[in-house]
Amino acid sequence: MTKADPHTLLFTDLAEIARTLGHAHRLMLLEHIAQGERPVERLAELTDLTVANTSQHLQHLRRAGFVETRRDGKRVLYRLGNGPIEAVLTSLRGYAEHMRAEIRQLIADPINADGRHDSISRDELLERLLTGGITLLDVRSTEEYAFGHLPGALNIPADELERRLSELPRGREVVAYCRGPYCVLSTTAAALLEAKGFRVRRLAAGFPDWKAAGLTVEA
Amino acid sequence: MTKADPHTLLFTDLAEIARTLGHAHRLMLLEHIAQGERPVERLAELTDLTVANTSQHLQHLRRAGFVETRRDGKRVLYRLGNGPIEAVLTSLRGYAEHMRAEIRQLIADPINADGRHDSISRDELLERLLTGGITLLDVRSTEEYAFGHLPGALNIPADELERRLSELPRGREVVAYCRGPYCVLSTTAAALLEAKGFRVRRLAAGFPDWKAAGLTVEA
DNA sequence: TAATCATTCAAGCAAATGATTGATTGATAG
DNA sequence: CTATCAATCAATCATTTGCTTGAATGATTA
Repeated sequence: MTKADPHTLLFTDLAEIARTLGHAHRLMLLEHIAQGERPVERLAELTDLTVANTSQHLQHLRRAGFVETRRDGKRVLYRLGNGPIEAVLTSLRGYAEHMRAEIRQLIADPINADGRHDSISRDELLERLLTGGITLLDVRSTEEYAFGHLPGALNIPADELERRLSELPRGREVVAYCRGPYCVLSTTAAALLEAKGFRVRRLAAGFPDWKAAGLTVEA
Repeated sequence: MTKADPHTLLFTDLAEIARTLGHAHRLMLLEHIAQGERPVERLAELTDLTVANTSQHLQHLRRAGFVETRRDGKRVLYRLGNGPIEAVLTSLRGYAEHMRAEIRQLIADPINADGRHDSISRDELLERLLTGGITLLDVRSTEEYAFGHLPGALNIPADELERRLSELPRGREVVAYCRGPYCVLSTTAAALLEAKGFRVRRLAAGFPDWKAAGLTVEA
């Protein structure tokens, strides 16, 4: 019953590699290890897992060649393997990013219509940030904001915007942004602000684009 | 108990994508779909799965965005999604290739010693192939050979070599190759041939390198 | 409208996977 | 040599996954 077909075997290998990356805990461990060599116990506390569980995931990763070990006294230090791991992770992240955009587009498209609110380009925003006179508004969740945001941005999640309008200075143009080109949050926010008499534009590209362009991000 | 941490969520998404690719059957289906639109039933027979099982895997792939569907009469045609799928698969294949090379190195190294048999470079081999006078010998399995080999190569798997020696023309230099730089097959083959009075060299790099260099490959 | 065909759904089962616990191994320090 | 500490192993259990079977859906054709 064993398939000797080399074509099938290739797929089995490929699948095993993919499955190794198919668990959030292992991906988290990989990311920490990518920062530098770490002992098991440290990785366990970084990922909030038990030591035994961590050890098992690490061995799974090692079987697939994603990590390597060396002993240092009584500790075992894990480091990244030397294969083209980054390429795999990057392509995965790229794919995930694409999917998020697609989903957002599906949700946002009907609402988004076409350009009901003026948008502002990244370059123009940069210029306006320097010359001043605008309020930069991040309408994503507090969690997302905490994870990184545009410099000087004020954070009011879209669903809290109406009751927190007083926090926005009057008389200044507002530039709202959220997750990306098709994120619906900044659109609804812009509609609300306009109704309340603000002058408002949206940063079309959103946060990921800003970050990808290598511009500064505040934590 | 739900983790709202966006960092964790990102990893969960990534893991789900990876896990979708973590099954040989789904990878096989993807490959067939990559050739062009196909109805479920055709995919089922191509992959030798039941229709229901195929349908389930396809829906898994669709949830992850790897494939899309359209109806044509009573059939449902599956086609590739429009995300950067090829990038993901290519990086995976690249990683798998790297791992195979590493494993081979581990197995072969002790046997391989250092250059017990003369090796021949890719460029020199190319020249010799044109001027003639050598027998190019592929000592990998018949399956691997069938999947692609160097132009004009004769295929005698290493373990059949001894009893099929008569197939090799006498008086010509033999160049043996197998899977890669550390593949043990061509080393043992060279040892045998030398003992039998042949002049023999090994192609150090092996088949994958040849292919990677963009040189012609026969099916 | 009924009959047929391709696909999907739903239930059930076997196998694989992930997490926990407690025992075991390997290495240092007293 | 014993005590201690980090990591791994081994056994167990709950959950998830993959596959099969038979019924339900959606679209065509008679």
